[in-house]
This record gives sequence, structure tokens and C-alpha cells, in this order.
Amino acid sequence: MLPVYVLDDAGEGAWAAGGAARWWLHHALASLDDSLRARGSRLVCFRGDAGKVLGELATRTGARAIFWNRRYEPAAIARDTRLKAELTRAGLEVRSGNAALLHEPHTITNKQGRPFQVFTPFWRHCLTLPVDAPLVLTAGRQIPGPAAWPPSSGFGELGLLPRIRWDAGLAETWTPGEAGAARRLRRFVDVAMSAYAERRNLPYEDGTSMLSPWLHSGELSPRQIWRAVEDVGRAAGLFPPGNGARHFLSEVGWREFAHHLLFHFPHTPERPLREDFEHFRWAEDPGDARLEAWRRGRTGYPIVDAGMRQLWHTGWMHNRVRMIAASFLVKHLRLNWTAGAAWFWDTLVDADLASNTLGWQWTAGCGADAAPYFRVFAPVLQGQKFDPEGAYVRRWVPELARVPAACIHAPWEAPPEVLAQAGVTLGPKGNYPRPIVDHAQARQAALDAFRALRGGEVVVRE
DNA sequence: TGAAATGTTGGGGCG
DNA sequence: ACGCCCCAACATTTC
Repeated sequence: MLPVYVLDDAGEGAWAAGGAARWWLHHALASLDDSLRARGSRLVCFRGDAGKVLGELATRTGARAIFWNRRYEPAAIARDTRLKAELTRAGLEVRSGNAALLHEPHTITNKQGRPFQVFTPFWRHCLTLPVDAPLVLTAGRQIPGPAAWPPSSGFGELGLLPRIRWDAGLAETWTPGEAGAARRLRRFVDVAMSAYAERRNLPYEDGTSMLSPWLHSGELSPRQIWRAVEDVGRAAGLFPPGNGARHFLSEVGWREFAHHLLFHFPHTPERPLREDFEHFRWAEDPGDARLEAWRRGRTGYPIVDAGMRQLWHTGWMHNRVRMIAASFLVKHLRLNWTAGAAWFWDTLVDADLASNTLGWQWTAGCGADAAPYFRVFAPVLQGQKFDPEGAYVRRWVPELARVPAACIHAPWEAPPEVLAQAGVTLGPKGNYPRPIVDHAQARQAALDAFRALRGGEVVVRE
């Protein structure tokens, strides 16, 4: 058996992995290579066209069969289909399997035989279906290798690591690889899951599973998660075992729903599902000044800035804060959601085409089961509600660390002496910006602009 | 997986 | 004792 990884960026279409995901992939491959070597095998790596690489490799090694797990992004489906045809024609046995999803997207339809476009009925339907048990390799056994290892590059030569070393924060936060995934899953299920329903919304708490990057890169499958939750349920005598578990599984459900939508609506990474949004007039942003303030966490709204800086430092952002920060870009700044999606794509270690697309279209109100146009997150209220002590802001916006909780989410409203006491000076010459837009004004402008799309009314492009 | 405006209710201060 | 007002608390509706 010859374990192979092919980095085929061109085969990913417009969505080759972004910077943070490449960092993750490098370390995930390193970890896989380690565990293969512990069992007498190794990982051989190539970059280039997958069909060409695999065809040549089969010829060189005399391989008779080739196996992979399926992916569900449009470009990946197209490539895998082509690969399967080519390799079969070349006389190889080709078999692909599903390890990425609980249910194959093409098997899920509503009673009209159409894809679901609303989460709740989708998930209710999925919950009636059996979930296959995860396949588990027997641990410890030696893996037979080929008679001779073919020449190949190691994972280190794939060029996945950043040239300038901005990845220190990622390294302190994450342990890519199957072992790291298993530890995190164990911890979550044993320690955090029972309180998940309440704690998942508090960004300073370690209350979410944080399993997304392992799930994305395939070191953990949703079936393993399902199995782990089932085991808890068996012990407790019910499934799902409590409210926390039910909420957690429904987040796995959102991931399934995202893949379901991407499979059935493959244009959605680039274009809104709701066609009327094609003509929405996003705000001008000379020099991308506002977009850049958002990216760098310099909007002047502490909860937004904390999230954007957590993202930059760790390659991850708490989900509650993702919603707030994304809403801010789309509603308060009225910048195109695709610009936000592109930034998340490059900076998230869990960047996943299906989930990223769903999340941004949901926020913008142009997707399936989306937030209505009039839902505008108020960053100050959200901060006060979900980070009442300001601990999250203090952690990620150290300039504000000494601001009292009462005004940490709206420092511009703090009495001058309180700011002075906390060592904060606001504005371009100070150490923390004033809000780049006024909340009430931006909210009203967003309502006006988005209301024009209501009920199929179309704003015509000039 | 909102927020803000508006409406309703009920307790308490007060003339 | 009573009505009136204020306003907080809660509910409803509107965006």
C-alpha cells in the first residue's frame, strides 16, 4: 500500500486553500507521515495535476487499484469525476468513499424531490436517517509498503508554509493531526458538551468544540463525532444525551446543510443564491480603507476588533463573534460579502468552501434560510450581552485592557477621566480608533438599502 | 442564531 | 380613598 498526497491547486478552481489552511495542511501531513512511519510506512507527496501524477505513479509502481475519499466542492467533484474516468480507462480499479459527511448530498431531498433550502426541515429529515459507523483502522499494525518507494517530495517541499513567519499564533493555538483531533473531541464530549447550549455563545469561554479545522482537513469525520455523542447517549440512556448535545449535533447539521447547498447550488461561492442580490449596490470604499480597517481590527467597535484580531492571531474566530463581525462588514459598512468571504478564506484554519459560503450568504441575507435584511447586529449590545465582563475584548484588544466593564464595549462614550485612567486615547493619533461609522446612522442606511430588495423589488444597476 | 420602536401592565408616589 | 402620573418591566410589532 502506498499512501499518497497530491497538492493540486489548479484542480481546486478559484478556491485553492488559503494561507492559514495551508499552514494547517502542512502540519496535518507531517502528523500523518509520522504515524505512517511508526507503522513502517510513509506518506509520499506530489504537487501538480492529480490525474497526471497518479497516472504516472501507477505506471511506475504497477499499482492496480486506487482509493480516495470524496470531496464535495464543485471543482473537486469535476476533478474527481474526470480522474475516475481517466484512471479507469487506464485499467485501474478506482474506488471512492465518503468520510466527509454524515449523508451524501445527492441522497437528501424534500418530498418534492427538491433540495432543502431551510435548515430546520433539512435537519429534521436527516435525523430520521441512520448514520453509518465510522471506519477505524486497526491501531498498531504494520502497514505493508511497496517493493521500492517511488521518488517523491516530502510534505515539506509542497510550499505550504508561509514565507514570512506570521504563523506563531497558529502554532501556539493548534495541534493539527488525528491525535490532536481525538483529544479535543474527547475533551469536548466529556467536559464541555453538557453546558454547550448556554456556553457556546460566550466568546471568552472555552465552550465550543473548536473541531472545525480537523473536520475540514479530514483528520476527524462527522461520523466519529456522531459515534462519540452516541456513546454518551448510551451511557445516559437517551439520544441526544441532553440539550447541549442536541445543539452541538445541530451545528454538525449546519455543516451538512452547507455541503448540501453547495452541492445543489454550485455557483454560490461567487454569486448570491437570491438573484435579486446580484444588483445590490454595495457602498463605495475608496482605497479599500474601510475593508482594511475591518480586516485589521481597527473599526472602533471593540467586539468586532477583538474578533478580527483573534482571527489574525489564531486562525480562528468564535462563532458568535463571526456573526457580529460579518454582519458589521455587510450591514454597517455595506461592503460585498464576497470580500469578507475572501478574507476569511485566507485567514481561517477551518476555511471551508461550503461553510464559508453559507455563513456569508446567511449574514448578507442573500442565501438559503438567511437572516432577514432587517436583522442588524448591534455591536455594542452584542458585546454587552455575550462578553459582559469584557474579558474577550481585553484579551484581544489590549489597548482597552484597563477600561472598566461598564464602558468597554463603547469606549467613546466613557467619561474622559475614565479613559485617561485606563490609558486610552481615541482617534487617529491615539491608541484606539473612534468608530469608523455611527451605529444608528449605519443601521438606518443598511435598512434603507436592503429594504429595496424586499419582496422581489429589484434595484437596477446603473 | 436581533434591535428598536411601540404598546401594555401594574406598582408606587403623590396630591 | 381615589385618580393621576411616572416609569420599569414585559409583550408585541415593525424594521
